[in-house]
Order: sequence, then structure tokens, then C-alpha cells
Amino acid sequence: MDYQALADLLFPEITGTIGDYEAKYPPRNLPEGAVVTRIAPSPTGFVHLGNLYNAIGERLAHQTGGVFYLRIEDTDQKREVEGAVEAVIDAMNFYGVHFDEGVTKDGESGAYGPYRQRQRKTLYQTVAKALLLRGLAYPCFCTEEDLAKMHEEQEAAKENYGYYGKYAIWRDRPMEDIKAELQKGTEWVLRFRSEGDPANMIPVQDGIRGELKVQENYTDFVLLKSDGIPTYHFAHVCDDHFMRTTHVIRDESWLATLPIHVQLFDTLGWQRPVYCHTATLMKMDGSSKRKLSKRKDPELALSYYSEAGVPQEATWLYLLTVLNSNFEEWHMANPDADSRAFTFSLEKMSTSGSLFDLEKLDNIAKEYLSRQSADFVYDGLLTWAKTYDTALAERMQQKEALYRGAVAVGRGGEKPRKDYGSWSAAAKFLSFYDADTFEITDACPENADGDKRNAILDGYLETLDFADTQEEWFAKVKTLTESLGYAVQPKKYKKNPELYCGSIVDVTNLLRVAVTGRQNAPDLWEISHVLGEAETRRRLKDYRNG
RNA sequence: GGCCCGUUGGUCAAGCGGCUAAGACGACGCCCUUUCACGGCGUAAUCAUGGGUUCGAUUCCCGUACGGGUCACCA
Repeated sequence: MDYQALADLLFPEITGTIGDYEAKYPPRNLPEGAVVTRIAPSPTGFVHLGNLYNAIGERLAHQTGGVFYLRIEDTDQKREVEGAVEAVIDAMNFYGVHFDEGVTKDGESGAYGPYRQRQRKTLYQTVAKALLLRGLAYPCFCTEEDLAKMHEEQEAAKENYGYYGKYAIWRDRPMEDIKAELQKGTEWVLRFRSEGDPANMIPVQDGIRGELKVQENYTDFVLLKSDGIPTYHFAHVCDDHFMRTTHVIRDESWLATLPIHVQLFDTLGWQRPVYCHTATLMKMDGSSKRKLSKRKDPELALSYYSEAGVPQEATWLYLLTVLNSNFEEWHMANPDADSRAFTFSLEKMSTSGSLFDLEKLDNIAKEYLSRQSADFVYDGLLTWAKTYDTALAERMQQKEALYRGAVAVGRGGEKPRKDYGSWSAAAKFLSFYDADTFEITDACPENADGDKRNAILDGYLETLDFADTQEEWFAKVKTLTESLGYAVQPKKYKKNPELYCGSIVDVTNLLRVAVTGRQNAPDLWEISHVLGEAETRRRLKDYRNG
């Protein structure tokens, strides 16, 4: 076979060489140990947790004085969605992940571009042609149906699936056959001619998992699709080589195709990057675990968290605690330190798929929000409400003082409250402050209902004085409690229930339900002062029965 | 089915040949407390399994089971 003739026949317009690209994209001039990595999503419009998960490479790059860039893997035109690139960039920025180079909203930046794969066609074809010249690639004219039939045969014969051995029918065809098909205009793909032997095991050092042993690839996989665009495998190898990526961080599902990537790097004589295969995020489905699915699991989408209003920093903190097992401890020891001061390491990453724990996320978010200032919470809630709860946003702006006060209750001090971990939860939690959304949801405590109810309410209303200090106010509550036959100390009531109508718990809970609609609420005195005297009195009066 | 990865308490996990096997979330109990929270103190674990190697295995090796992933002109 005349490889030169074949190469020219297939790629007449390609005149450059790999050497040209080596010169165009020289090794990066970076400090020793600098990590160059990237995220390379396909523009499907769906930005998910996995993208953010792997964006942890940003930490690695920036900790080492390296480069973190954005590449768009748009080799599959069918799945491309308008605005998807902007969505990725916005989402990453939202979480504080910034790119040094690569695709931007209005183009791209950096000396190793283009960063959109569809625009790198010539580069891929140049490499492909070089492979052709070495007899390591060949055109294949099989149709989809041919391949499907082959797959069935293999299944029936219990043989391994794939294009290899006797199934690789175009592997050694003479030039005439190829010319004939070309003449007919048959579509073709370019396949890699694998000399691999499945009996050979190749060691690969994984940055997270340590030494891996993978079976040598023996299938003639596709390099270039019929439209001349490369498959992921080929694009990944060419791009990460020429963009001088040092670390490839990706999901463990790529472990299965690692052999062909390694094979490509090795046959091209290029240095392999450090592969870092992250564990898959799982979820409980019935009684078994399974991979988080784009179709079934809304919580996989990053938009789920922005809609729920989980503060971005909280999501980021959660991800860090899942990603690096020693982060949580560090964060507890340094609660006020910027999470970016933590030194992230690949070795501390988990290798087994972990369940995504929404409860833990909520806990982290509550803890985080409890430490923030009232202004921060007010602004965060308002910003969220402007897009996800416009009615609330309007009310917040109309009654700014009320909302600012509401958000400040229980905040500050040694033991701040942890009432909500998201803006949506905050909206619900705070609803009772606003007369427009106030409603009684909890029942009146049994021991304080009936004729006792009005007696307590009236007695409280009578002595209520907004000029009192909290101590004075509570002393009055105690007096009232006693005068109505309730035990001031809950313990005493517990011991001798027959001596009292109930305890102070019943009295305060009644007042609590009257003022907040719930038995569950922060300090009553503080709340009353946020509501103001008129509104507090109104609610107390409204709660009288009859 | 082939191949690959994984397996410590309900969940996330530390552990890297010798420990009463950390810690966090959740659950439960108790304490503190006017309530609600917060906080404090506790409770719950035969490290999937069989066999090696070793004076000694949760830690190393092999098998098995189970779970997950992947076998496209998708990434």
C-alpha cells in the first residue's frame, strides 16, 4: 500500500505537518510543578454538578501558578444548544471559578486556540494524515447498518464487541476498493489501526487512584467521523497535547476508554498527561445506588441550586468537603478563612462513588448563612427573589426596614441561629413577619386554649410595654403566668401537673402562635420589636376567640 | 458477556502492618433553657467474604460476592 498516495487521496488539502503545530504551540513557560488543566464541556446547555466538580482543577492550577482554561467540545453538532457556552461561563463564574484562557462570551483568549474543537479541523486532519502516512490509519466505509449487524453477530457468537480482527473488514483493503467507494461517494470514517494485544497490560499512573493497569486497546476505533470532525478520543489527545495540558481531570466513566487515549499518546510519541479520574456522584434509587442521571435527577443540574437559592459559597463548600476529605476539618479549624486558602490535593480525593447528600449540603448552608451579616442575608435574599420570587422582592423593597429587621433576628453573637440554608427556605421562614403573608399554621397549645386563651392574651396585652427591656418584659410574663395558675418552672409542672393549669411553656407558646402563627420561632421579644407595637397588638387581639 | 473501577457505621469518611477503628451529617437519649433554636454530653459499627503472606492484617496478594461504570461516526 502506498500510504503517501492514500493520504493525499483522502486529505489533498492538508499540506502542513505535526511539526508546524509543535512550533505554533510551544511548551508553556511556567514555573516548575505548575498544573495546566481545563474543563471541556460539550455545549448541551446542561451545566451540572460534574462540571463544577471537575472545575476543582481550577484550584490545582491556581495553587501552582499554572493555567486553567475552558475548551468547548462541540464535535457533536446534533447536541449543541444555543447559549450553552454562556451558560457554562456564567455558572462557573457564579461559583467563583474563573478561567485564564480559552473560550469567552465574546470569542476567546489565549495563545493555544482555537478553543472550540470544530474550529480545529485542520489540526486534527494534519495529525490524521501523519498517522495515515505511517500506515496507522485507514478509511472505513461501513454503514451504520453494517456495524449494527456486526454487533449482533458478535453477540450471537459471544465474542467481544468492536471493530477488530476479522471484523475489521476495511483494515487491509487494496487501494482500488477504496478508490471505488470514494468514486461512488460513499461516506467514510477514518479508523486507527491498532497493533495492540489484549494480553498486554499497561500501567498508567492516575493522579487520584495511583497505579492503574489497563488492557491494551485492540480495536480499530474511529479517529475522524464522516464529517471530518474527530471523535472525543482523538480530539482529546490532540488538544490536550497541543494545549500543553498537564493534568486531565475527568469523571471515572472515561476509565473504560483510557486504553485508546494512552495508545494514541504513545504512538504519536507525545508525553501523556497525568490522568485524574474522579469518582462518580451517586444517588439512592430505592435500595441501590446509581449514577446521578441528567434525565431523572434535577439535583444534578447546577440550576437546581440557584433556583432553590442555596448560596453559591455553600455549594462550593459542600463540594470541597466531598472532594477533599481533609477539607472539612480544616474548615472547622478555620471557619472564617477563605475556602480558597485551603491547599487542595489530588491524593485526598475519594476513589469510590459517593452519594450526594442534600441533608449535609443543607447543614453546611445553614452553618454558612448563620455566620453572615444581616445585610448580606438581606441582599442575597433580595437578589434571589428578584428572579425566583418577584412578589417577595416587591414586598422586600416596600417594607425594607421590616425585612432587614426580620433577617437580623437571632443573628450575631456567639450562637447564631441556623434557621435556613437557602433563600427559598428563608422566604418561607420569614413569611410570618410580613402582614401580607402572615398566617396561623400551628395549633394553640392545649393547656392554654379554651377560656384560658383570652385570659392570657388580655393579661399580656394589658401589661405589654414596648419600652421594657427584655428582662422587664419577661418578668411580666412570669407574673402573668403565675397569676393565672400556671407553673413558672416547667419542671415543677411536670412533677405535679394536678397543681397547675400548665406551665409557662404553654403561656409563651400561645403568645408565640398568636404573634408568629407558629410554635416554632425565634425569640418573641425580638420578633415583637421587629413587627412594631401596633402590628403585635393587632395579632394578639385577633387571636382572641369569640 | 468482555474489560475496568470500587466495597470501613443510615450517609460522607479518617486510617496507609500493631489504635479501646478519628471526625462530620442524620437519628435517638440526657443536660442547659420561658419557648424555638443554639450549645454541651452521650448512645448505636463483627472494617463485604473466603484464602494466603506475616509474630501480627481494616491496611499487602489472590479468589468470590455485591455495587458501579463502559463496550457509538455521544461526550
